[in-house]
Parts: sequence; C-alpha cells; structure tokens
Amino acid sequence: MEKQRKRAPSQRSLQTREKILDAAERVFAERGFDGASIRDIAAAAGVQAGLVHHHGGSKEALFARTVARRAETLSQLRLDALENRRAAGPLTARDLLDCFMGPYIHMAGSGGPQWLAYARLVAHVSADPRWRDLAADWFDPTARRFIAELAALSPGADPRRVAAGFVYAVAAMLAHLTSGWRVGALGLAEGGAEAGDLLDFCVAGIEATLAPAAM
Amino acid sequence: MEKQRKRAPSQRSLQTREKILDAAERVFAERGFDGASIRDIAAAAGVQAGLVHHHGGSKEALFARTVARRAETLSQLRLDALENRRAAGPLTARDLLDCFMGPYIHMAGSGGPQWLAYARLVAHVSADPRWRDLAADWFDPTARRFIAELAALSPGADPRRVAAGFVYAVAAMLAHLTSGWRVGALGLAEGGAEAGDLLDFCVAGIEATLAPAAM
DNA sequence: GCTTATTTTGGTCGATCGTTCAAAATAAGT
DNA sequence: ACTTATTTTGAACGATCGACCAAAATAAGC
Repeated sequence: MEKQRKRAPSQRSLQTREKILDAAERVFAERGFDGASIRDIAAAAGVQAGLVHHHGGSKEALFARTVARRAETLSQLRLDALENRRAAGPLTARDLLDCFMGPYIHMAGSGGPQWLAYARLVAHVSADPRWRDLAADWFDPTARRFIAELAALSPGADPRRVAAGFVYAVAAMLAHLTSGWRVGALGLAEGGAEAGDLLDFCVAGIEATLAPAAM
Repeated sequence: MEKQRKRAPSQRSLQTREKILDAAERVFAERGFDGASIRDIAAAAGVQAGLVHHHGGSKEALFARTVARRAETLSQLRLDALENRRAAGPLTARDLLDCFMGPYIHMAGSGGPQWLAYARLVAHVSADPRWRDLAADWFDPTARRFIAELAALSPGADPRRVAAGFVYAVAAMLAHLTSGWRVGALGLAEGGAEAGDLLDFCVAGIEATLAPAAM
C-alpha cells in the first residue's frame, strides 16, 4: 500500500476557498442556515455549485467552517488585549469588558463589511439551539476566561450571577452590532448606537452582578 | 350581484386554528422560518398539510400570525402593569423595566411551554432582517412608550442613549428567556439564570444611560 | 330534513433543495 | 515536456419544499 503523495493546494485554490467562505458568511448572515442555499452562496462567490461542496464539504460543515474562521481570530484578539491591559496595571470591570468587546466592535467598524456580516451570523447561531455545540466549542472557552477574571474582581460575588451578567452583556453586544436594521425605528441615530453607550450599559450591569449578594 | 352570506366559523374550526398556531409556534421557534416546513407544522398539529394553508394562508402569513398572536396579549399586559404601577406612586427605572419584562418573564415561567417557545420565536425574528417590518409593527409602539417614560425620568438624558440602552435591555431579556440551551455551559444554574439577576443588570445599565451626558 | 357553506382529506404540481459525478481544465512535480 | 493530482465545470439524481385543487366529510341555517 503505497502512500499516495499529497500536494500542496494551489494559490488559486486558496483564493477560491476564501471567496466561497466570504460568500457563505454574507448569505448565511442574511438568511440563516436554512434560508441560504448552496446555489445562492455559489452565485455570490461567482463559482459553480459543485465547487462549494468540493471546498467546504457538506452545508453543515461549510457553516461550521464559516463560524470558526473568525472565531479563532477574535478569541486571539481578545486574549491579547487582556494580556496587554493586565501588563498596564490592575484590571477593572470596564477594562475586562473593553478587552472582550473592543476587538469585535473595532473589526465590525473598520475591518470591512465581512466582519459586520459575521456579527449577524453569530446572532443566528445564538438564536438556534441547533448550533449549541458549535457555539460552545468556539465561544465558551474565551467567555469562561473573562467570566473568571470578572468574578475575581469581587470575592463576595456569586459566580453564577456574574456568568448570567456576562451572557446579558454578550447579548447586548450582538444587539449593538446587528441593530443596523432597527435604525431609526426607535429613535436611534442613523449609524446605530455609539459603542460607548454599549460599554457604559454593560459595565454598569456587570458591576451590579459583582456586588455581594444581599442577605 | 347578490352578497354571499357569511357564516360564523364553527367552534371546531377555532380549535383547529389554535392547534395549528400552537404547532407553528413550536416548530418556528425551534427551527426558524426557513427550517420549518408546512408539513412539519401540520404533523405537529395532527392535521393535513393543506389545512394549514386553509387556516393560516401562506407560510409567511402564518408566521406573521404566530408572532402577532401573543404580541398583542403581551403589549396589553405591559401597558396594564404600567398603569397600575403609576397609580401606586412615582415611577423609577426599576419599576418601568419590571413592568416591561415582568409579564414576559412571568408568562414564560408559568404560562405554559408555549410562551417559552414564543420567546425563542421572537429571538429568531430579532436575528433576521427579513422580519424588520413585522417586529416594528408589533413591538415598537410599546417599546417607544417605555423609552419615552424612561427618558422622562432624567431631563438631562440623551434620548438616543436611552433608546440604545433599552435595545440592549431587550436583548438581555431575550437572552435570559432563551438561554436554556446554554445552561451549564458557562456555569449558569440548571434552571437558567434568575429573573432578579436580569432585572438588576438591566436597571443598572439603563440608569447609566440615563445619566446626563458628560461634557 | 334539506340545502348550503365550511372544514378536512388526500393527492399532485412545478420548483428548488443538497448532493454526486464524469469529464474538462488547470497547475504542480520531475 | 510529460505525468499526475487537483481544481472546476456542467449536468444530473432523488427528495422535499410551498402551494393548489377536487372530492369527501362535517356543521350551520332554514
């Protein structure tokens, strides 16, 4: 049984893979998993439908790949921000939330339209129990880390309260990133809400959950 | 052109309508609009597929009907709670948020499993720009009312900041109601987070947005 | 009880879905 | 340049989708 020799993927292939992932990100973000068709994604990428399967595997695998791609980058940005901030001195709740939310907000604002699509994609993932394991694999480790850091700020805090507060903060962040389609409806500014408002809201909320439990 | 005489719908028909709406609520909540099929809904309701169209119209109309049914009840509960609380004395931010969230939390907890399904359904609506108009029609009027009440508490507050904070609070509430499938993953209690934690978080966050803008 | 409108059934329609595949085109290795 | 593996095309496959309809069953009005 001779080993079949593998060959490194061509550069053209790598470009196509990214084109397909970008297209999948946009289409999945707009219409969700079931609303998006392989043919829609292929058309958005400018390739044939069969090619999507060749590069992305099944539709579920493609979806998982799309979620995973930026999740890795995002986690690294968050953890790096945390280390840098820690080196600068003692951490506050605002520091921690800024390290967690800052990279996402920044990339969504100036990292190109793909990052904004990714935020909408994550909103779909969060709304569908079907992707529980996917979300747990890619988001929970970093979330757990930040929850632990937050809980460590207040020795008397109830860890479950802090975890709940963190979930609320993440939900608010996703709402902030995806509220573009609500613009104007509720008196929000044209370009959506300000990132500072989000941070103020979440810091105050988290600090409330950090307070020692009342008797 | 003789007017064709209408006939009142039979009671059996009304029961079937509700069975179908309940089934649609469950299936739409679990799999979203595109993931749910008319046949799935019909099977869950124990009727034939054609009957779903007869009672609910097109799939989109059925979805809209499903969203609208409890939205009406919910708005009324919220506005009633607001009037009752107002009669008891001057309102605080906590009062207002409790009037808005309380009915939902209460119905989700003890109003039967259908109300919990409805919360997941609303999460899908919030994640999909396709239902912008639907959400605006059924949720915005009441939301606007509560935003105005909140803003009135603090004359120096920026209305847009308050609106943003309210959107964050709603997102946190939906996360609270639908976080059952995250239970345990992040250290949350088995039965999900406590409603009190949600209210504490949101009150603190909203009060932060009510503070007069710094110079 | 007879008539009429409504409710329900069971099946079918064309369209579109995810997936597969053989063949053509392209690029890499020697 | 020749060989070989990979990438891409274009077209199919069966399954399932939303929607529709004629006929049967049921209930309401007289």
